[in-house]
Amino acid sequence: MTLVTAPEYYIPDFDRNRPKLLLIVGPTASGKSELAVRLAEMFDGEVVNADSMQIYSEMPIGTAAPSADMLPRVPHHLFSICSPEINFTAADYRSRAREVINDISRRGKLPILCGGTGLYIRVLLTGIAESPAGSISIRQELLDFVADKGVQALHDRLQEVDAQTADRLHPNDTLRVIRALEVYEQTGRAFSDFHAGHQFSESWCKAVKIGIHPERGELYDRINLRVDKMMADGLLPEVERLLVSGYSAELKSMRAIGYRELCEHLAGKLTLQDAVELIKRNSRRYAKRQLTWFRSDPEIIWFETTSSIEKIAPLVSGFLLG
RNA sequence: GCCCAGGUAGCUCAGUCGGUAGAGCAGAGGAUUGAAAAUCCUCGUGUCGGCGGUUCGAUUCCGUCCCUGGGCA
Repeated sequence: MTLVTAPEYYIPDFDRNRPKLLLIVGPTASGKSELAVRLAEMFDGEVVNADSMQIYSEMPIGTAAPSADMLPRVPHHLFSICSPEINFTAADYRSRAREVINDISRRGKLPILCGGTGLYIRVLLTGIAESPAGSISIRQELLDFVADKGVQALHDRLQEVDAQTADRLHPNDTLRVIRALEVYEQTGRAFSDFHAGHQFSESWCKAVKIGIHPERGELYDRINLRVDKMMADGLLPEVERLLVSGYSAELKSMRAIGYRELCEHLAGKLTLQDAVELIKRNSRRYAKRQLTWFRSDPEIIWFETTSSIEKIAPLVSGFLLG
């Protein structure tokens, strides 16, 4: 049994058995949410969000949050828990989700983790290096530096203090270069140092991982249709309401697909029709990135569509008994 | 029916003064450790509309046919 060393992440292991959980992943619009609810009904489970944007409140349409008729069917956790102005992070998610999952387990229910944010899931299941949280002021200083001197100069700065990370990162990957530098500036230690002792090696729960993988053409049809449905359901008024409430288009939450493009439309930079086409395209690309992420996890058992619940259910039964 | 302009990658087009062609977009693959719906990297063979002719060699020049726009009747 692995002991978790970071005190703030330590969660008592009540019965000396690791909690069992069911993980459902897949690209956007693959039908994960409905599958999760059906499995929760079947196995006395509770759904836990694993999506970085469904965390936020006041954005139900564009984030494709579980619908009003799905929510009462089984308990849902970590949906709509955070104001759009908050910068919720992977580490925040990790601590919140571990609490929730432990609580569900303790009550004898099956936690069913459902979502498409690969990093959040990885960090939840296997931990995160103990590097410090981001600093807004340092980030701003580094962003100003990039605007002034360019990405290569920023990368050169990292090369001097942490060659290992610099070699790994492309100079254009500004966000990651900034992250590595902000860790160094706060601690005097290289980002790669923090990673060296970590390696995603924790294992505090026992998960069966199910992936939904529709055929590509079908997936893209589903995405395009869902974007049209979001527009019909009032995505544009939702975005307007958020802006009127004072949430800036610069916020992380507002840069999510759907919100970003409609903010540009409302700023007069895009026609509505072009904005909708962009939302579809960006969603397709996002789905492709999600598939790339999940494909690299050999533990995921893949199923073609949600109609294969007859095949998934026996797998879950076996997992719970075994 | 006549005149003009076009027909080249899934789309929009460039180009070859004759030596079988390349951009943008779309698309594909990959990375991912506190911004992750973010951010970043890599990937371009297609009867150059069809058929003939000239030529060592035609997507390029010539002829003809077909198609698409625009104009004239």
